[in-house]
Amino acid sequence: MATYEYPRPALTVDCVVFGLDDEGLKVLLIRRGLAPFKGRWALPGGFVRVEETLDEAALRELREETGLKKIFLEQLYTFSAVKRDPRERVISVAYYALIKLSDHRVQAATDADDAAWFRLDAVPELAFDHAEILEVARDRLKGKVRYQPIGFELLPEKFKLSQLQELYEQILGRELDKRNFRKKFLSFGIIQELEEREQGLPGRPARLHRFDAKAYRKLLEQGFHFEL
Amino acid sequence: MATYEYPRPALTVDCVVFGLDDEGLKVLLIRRGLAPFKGRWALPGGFVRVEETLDEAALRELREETGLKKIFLEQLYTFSAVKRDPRERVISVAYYALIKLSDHRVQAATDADDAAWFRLDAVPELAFDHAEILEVARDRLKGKVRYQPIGFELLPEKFKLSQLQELYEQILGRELDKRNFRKKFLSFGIIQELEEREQGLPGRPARLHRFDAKAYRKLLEQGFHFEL
DNA sequence: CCAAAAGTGTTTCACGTACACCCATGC
DNA sequence: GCATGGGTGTACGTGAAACACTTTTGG
Repeated sequence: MATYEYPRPALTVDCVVFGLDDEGLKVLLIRRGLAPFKGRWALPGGFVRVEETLDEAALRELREETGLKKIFLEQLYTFSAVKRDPRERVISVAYYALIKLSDHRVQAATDADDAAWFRLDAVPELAFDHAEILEVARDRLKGKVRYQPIGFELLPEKFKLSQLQELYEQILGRELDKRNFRKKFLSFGIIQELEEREQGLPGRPARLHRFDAKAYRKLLEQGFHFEL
Repeated sequence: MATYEYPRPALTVDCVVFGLDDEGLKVLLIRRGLAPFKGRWALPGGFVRVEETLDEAALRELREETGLKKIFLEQLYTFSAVKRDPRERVISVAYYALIKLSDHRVQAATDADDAAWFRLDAVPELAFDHAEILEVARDRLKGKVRYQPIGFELLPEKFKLSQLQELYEQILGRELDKRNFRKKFLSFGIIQELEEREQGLPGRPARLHRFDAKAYRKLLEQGFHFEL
């Protein structure tokens, strides 16, 4: 392993950002302002700088291209097909992120013409191999949500149990039984019931809840295992 | 995203290779022949070439450094701490691999002085951040073995159920009940009972079994979900 | 009083878990 | 015949899944 004089692949990060609103689960895309794939929708991302970690690069790109910050972000997979970028050899480390759409206003920026949210069942054709990356991210989210309570990253701080259930149904792609869902989730003791109720909507007002991160951490230390 | 003229991080792959013999679960290490960390044990790995995928790079390095080929190999995680290599900025994509120690004879080669297997509870101090990588690999293996039948990658083609059970005990780090283990595993219908028995050992001769990959694939298509 | 969503218990069944003895072989 | 590992069945309890009606509010 002598000094490295071979040509080096370039290295990028790409981010699959999931958000939730009343229309369902969505993914954030930007419209490319430059070739290749100019005008095509793509995942936000860009080149990794030599003095930053991959996590830092992913956060920086997200900030630059969409204005987002302080979000749940996790490494997904590294994609390395030789022809995935038509210009030159580019290897990309993909991240996926979950954000509270309620807290964030997304703006287009820098080298993106535009940024927008797309329902997962209405994603346009994407640049590069981004369709594949998105697919892997969906699978990962689906797998992860079953054994880690990450759904809260997508919901507002205070939420109705029916919102939480709908979120799980969206991610898992199937319906869940209301009574069993409530019973099970409440039994974990990681969400607080608030006195507050949601007003102004049709139907009986719902009690609001809040994720109790402190209780969750405490349970984890005791070897608690979240599942479904 | 204009042309990329910034300095590029270098890119390597590192492989955590697990093997099993009668002493237990082991990991393959090489002794470094060059600085930095000359003489220290490390994971096999090396720089990625511009015309190969990461998977190809990992397989190539393994072949070059240890003579191994045709093994189960899967991407683990990409490590990117800025100072993880003292020479310059190096980002490393880690892979983990499972091999049938019974089928393979490992030889040292090229820029490795030496290659050797170490029990997981007797791993020496490692170069770079390889201790961390190994730790992540162990966790991944532990998680994966519970919902995918990958243990067969470590066993000889024909094996005794007691061998399979010992393997699971090693990976999971706890004892399992013999009757429950056999009952459960056999109920999946993914291992064939052979007529053949193992001779020449003390005790009653054990019936040999073989993993039935065909049956497993068929079950998968029907939505079968392996667990524990 | 009607529409809309929230909230609430019980029964059933499958599966995980705990547990102890006999069997076949080599020496 | 004894030491060694192989092989087998049952009982119990927990937890998942199925299932329907009452309650509270706004219009």
